[in-house]
Amino acid sequence: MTKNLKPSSIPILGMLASNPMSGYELKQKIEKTTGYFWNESYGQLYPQLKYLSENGYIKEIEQDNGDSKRVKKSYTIADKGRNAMKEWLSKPPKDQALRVEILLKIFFANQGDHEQIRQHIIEHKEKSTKTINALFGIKNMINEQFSNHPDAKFWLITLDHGIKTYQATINWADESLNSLNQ
Amino acid sequence: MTKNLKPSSIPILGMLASNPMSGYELKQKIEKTTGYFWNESYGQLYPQLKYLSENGYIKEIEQDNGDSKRVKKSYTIADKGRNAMKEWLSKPPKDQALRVEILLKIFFANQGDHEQIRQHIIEHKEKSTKTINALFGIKNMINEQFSNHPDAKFWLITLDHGIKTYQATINWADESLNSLNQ
DNA sequence: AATCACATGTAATCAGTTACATGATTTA
DNA sequence: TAAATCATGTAACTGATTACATGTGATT
Repeated sequence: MTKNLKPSSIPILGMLASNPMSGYELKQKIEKTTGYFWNESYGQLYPQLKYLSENGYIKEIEQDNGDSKRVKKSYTIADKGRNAMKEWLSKPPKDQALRVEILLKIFFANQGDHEQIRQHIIEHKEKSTKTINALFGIKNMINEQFSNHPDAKFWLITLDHGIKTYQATINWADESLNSLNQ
Repeated sequence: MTKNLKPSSIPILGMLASNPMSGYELKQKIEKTTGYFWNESYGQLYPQLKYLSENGYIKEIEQDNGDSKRVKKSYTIADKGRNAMKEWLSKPPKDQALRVEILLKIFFANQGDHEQIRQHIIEHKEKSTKTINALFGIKNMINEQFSNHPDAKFWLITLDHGIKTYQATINWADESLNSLNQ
């Protein structure tokens, strides 16, 4: 029985499986690849790297830092980490409870100012539009530069989830604003 | 300056504004009305009721429990609570970081068994279908029984968000499964 | 010379879930 | 009379964010 890893260790293992990296590089990588559906803070990242390393899931790479006095530790995945990752992948995702603040505001909208609620919806739509544009940007980039990458198919599927749900949100915002005008 | 309440106190204030209730009743009410986008556990509910009551946001209702030996405390909202609610409603919702486990599994799918990932998507679709059906049920119920309720319009807007995004997820699942067949 | 990006890490705090503990009342 | 539901609450644990602390190296 492998001890259950905490969620934050998954992207670490997943990323290190293809490229050895430092904590700082991991943070950046996670941000720009899974950032629209999963992020990590340094406060989780560094302690987790320590834990994973001490328990044999990953290992620190010996490296020649040359003349540099800057500290930089790179890690790579170990067999135990690869197996833990496989085990995690095989288990069905647990549906974590969501908490959508804007819906709570709308639900109780009658206790406040209607015009302000309209504004919240407008801003929410604007944010969604920006996000969806960013997602289209990434999608194009993958199609242009990484279409042969063995993982490209899966990246596009995750992107498509974002595109479809944000588009649904944009449509919802439009319809809601209409219905509030009546 | 009103001290910032924690998110868990919002549905309490919001619900108590229209009907005095006990903690147990609040839990049920929240579950069946906002449950598809916001929930509370007893471990938050009871301590929060205590806090809100001790700090004047809500007040306990004196009540005649008759012959009953059962403990039951009911609360109603106070002016301070109503104001805190208005203040909260006026502030733009903060976009909390989401973490969608199934997308993380898909993102790293190449490190595991493809057929298992397909299964995760199939199950995810089935869950979404069940949820969307439940949402349609609530929508019909509101239209039939509460169409004159002053809040009905807002309830329907929140429901519609769920319906649209779950439908987007179902479509996404179908397309993803197709693309994985190639 | 200042600012930005690189780089690692910890401490304080926060917000939440789950399991536990207890007992009353109703229903099958 | 057993089980389900009503009812309140706490303790232990978990997982995360934010702010802090520190320093190097590159760029403007």
